[in-house]
Amino acid sequence: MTAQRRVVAEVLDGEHVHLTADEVLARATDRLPEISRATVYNTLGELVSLGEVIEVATDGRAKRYDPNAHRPHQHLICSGCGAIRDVHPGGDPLADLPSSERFGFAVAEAEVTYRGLCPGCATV
Amino acid sequence: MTAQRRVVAEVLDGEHVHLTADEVLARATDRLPEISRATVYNTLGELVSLGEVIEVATDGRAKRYDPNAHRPHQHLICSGCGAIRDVHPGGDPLADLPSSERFGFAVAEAEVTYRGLCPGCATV
DNA sequence: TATTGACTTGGACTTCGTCCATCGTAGGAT
DNA sequence: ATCCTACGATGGACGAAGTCCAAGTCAATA
Repeated sequence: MTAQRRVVAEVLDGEHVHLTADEVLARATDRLPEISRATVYNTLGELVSLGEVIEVATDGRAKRYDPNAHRPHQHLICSGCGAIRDVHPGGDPLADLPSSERFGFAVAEAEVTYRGLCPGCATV
Repeated sequence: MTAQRRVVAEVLDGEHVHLTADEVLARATDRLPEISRATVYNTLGELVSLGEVIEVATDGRAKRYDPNAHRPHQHLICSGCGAIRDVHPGGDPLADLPSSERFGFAVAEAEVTYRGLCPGCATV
């Protein structure tokens, strides 16, 4: 556990945190100016491998990193401003996929992305 | 409707077709050697705007283009080889999100990605 | 002290996509 | 038939996001 890794882990802390790698780098640089981009990517990759952080690919642009890995949840994204909230739907999305639609796959998880306008964007 | 656009539209035809822009370019080049990358991107963008094709961002790498836009469906992706199948779950995923979890958003759609191992990858 | 190994660094490189100035061409106007 | 015009196509430059690699740093161990 080096100073660099600690800073990356600290930056990724809290609820509804969904930072891009560049944002993580920017905030880490505030605390530890000499940290490098490669180290941020390395550390994020390790955190993802360890299951401490979830990678969220919402739009084909930069991936986002979500530290809320221990409580299963899905994401609600504003189509206007891109804001992301963690949400907890009722029911198991996996149960909705009948075996006739599984094509022999061993289906392990279901990832749901809800999209819509947030209160701020809806009124504009 | 130019020859270039027709070729792009023809390449994107069929069930379970999920090509990247580069793959579309490669197949279009087979039929019309002088077609350019920019034209492929322009045409794909128009098809998406028209609602004829759906953009699928599965992994933060290249986007894929799915011509099966008129029948609502979700995607099942093999964690091993990346193969993609269109699937039709029962039930409406939107219904699983209680209003207490909507945070005032006007939720418009739910996109579900199932992940698991396909029969080929499971046996290896 | 010298060695070792793990971690970090910066920069080059790749991939994916967008932008822009220029060119070609089809259809209408003369 | 010829010229004009406007839209679409072209290709190359550019930019964002991410990966890779050789070299440097540092701490623990022998």
